[in-house]
Amino acid sequence: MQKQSDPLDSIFNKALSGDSLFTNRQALRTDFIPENLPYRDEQITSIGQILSPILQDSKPSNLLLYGKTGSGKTVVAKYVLKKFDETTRKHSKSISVAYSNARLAGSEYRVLVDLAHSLSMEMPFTGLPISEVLQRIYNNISENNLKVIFIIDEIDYLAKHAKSSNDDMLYSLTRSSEHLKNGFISIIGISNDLHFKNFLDPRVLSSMNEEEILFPPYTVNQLSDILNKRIESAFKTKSVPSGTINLCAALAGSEHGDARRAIELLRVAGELAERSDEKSVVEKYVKDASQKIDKDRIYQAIKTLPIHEKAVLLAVDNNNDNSTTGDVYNKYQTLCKKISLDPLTQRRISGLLSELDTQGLINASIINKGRHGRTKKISSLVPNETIVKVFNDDPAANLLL
DNA sequence: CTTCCACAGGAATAGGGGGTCC
DNA sequence: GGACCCCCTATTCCTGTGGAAG
Repeated sequence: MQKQSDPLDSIFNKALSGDSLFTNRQALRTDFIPENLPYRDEQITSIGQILSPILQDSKPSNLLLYGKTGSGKTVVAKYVLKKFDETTRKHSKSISVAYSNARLAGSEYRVLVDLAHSLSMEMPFTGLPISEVLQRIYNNISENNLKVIFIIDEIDYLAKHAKSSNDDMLYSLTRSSEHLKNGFISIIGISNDLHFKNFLDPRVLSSMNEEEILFPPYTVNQLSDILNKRIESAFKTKSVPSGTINLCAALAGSEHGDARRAIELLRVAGELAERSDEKSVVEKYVKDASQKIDKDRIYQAIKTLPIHEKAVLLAVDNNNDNSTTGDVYNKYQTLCKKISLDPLTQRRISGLLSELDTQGLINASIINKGRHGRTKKISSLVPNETIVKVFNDDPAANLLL
């Protein structure tokens, strides 16, 4: 019992002695809100102006924020609301800020549950009619005269997955004032998808879109500046060479100036450097970090897949890169037979293939082969060794190999 | 130019998980 | 307990379709 801790001792000692490259890891977390946000003054001012009626206790316009991932939408929104919260507190008023990510929440219902929880209401995680949840929230707001700002992140997800457009939750929320005697609820919608307006119910759009603000992607130079600011608070001085910073910025900027990605690269690179007892985060670790992030993401994604989807993924991997839905389905069926699992129907597999495609684990594009029909051209995006590794760690999937 | 394949993907339905309220 | 409701998976049935073969 006593001896077991030996290999851990050095790790613990290192952590305790404060002999770390980091001075404040928090500053590199995705939910960290820094004291100032470079290159977003314009957006901050606009949002501030649009929301300023809060200070006179009246309802601000609804607001839509557009921009690609990592362009600062979420952090700017949270930052501004934090400032408002501080100010209103000073004048012994208060606002309630609720946040929900529609994609992570997964459904309208759970977005509303997030909202309810932010208002410290009890709410079962499933079971109630949506109208009932809305009614309870409205009652709470009315009774306590609450001023609520509700941030709905990745709101495009709701628009695209709307099934019954008749009792639309967004529709109701945007007209909440009709149900409220006191208080109000304003919505800040955040979307990565610049075209998502096309999917949105026009009635909702007209009331959602009272104001909109565009977030352009950061340039590589801007990313470097942002990283520098973060490094000041996150790392010991002089532990991150400028080459490393530029490489992070360049990698993250190559697509569309994704600050989240840049910061994540830096964090992981720092952790890798620290683990190898390095005194500074040299460039090499950025490349390692880039690979590690991808690998971890894929590993995690595959690991959490249900058994049928694992089988489908393996079927894709076993076939060659130009297989069709039919090919994959045949292979899948033989795999199922191997472990005596009841195969699902082809219709279902077609759907699962689309899911794997959106997860980025496979590539499934629709092609037409004329007389030979219309199908998906399917190829795996995961290296075979990764699949094997995950499956070996999973006693149920193991048998498929 | 027309045909016709091999599916895509929507709709209706069911069932099993969860819940509320009366 | 019964009448509702939501969510997810999965099935069955269905209509739609781009473009190479003919």
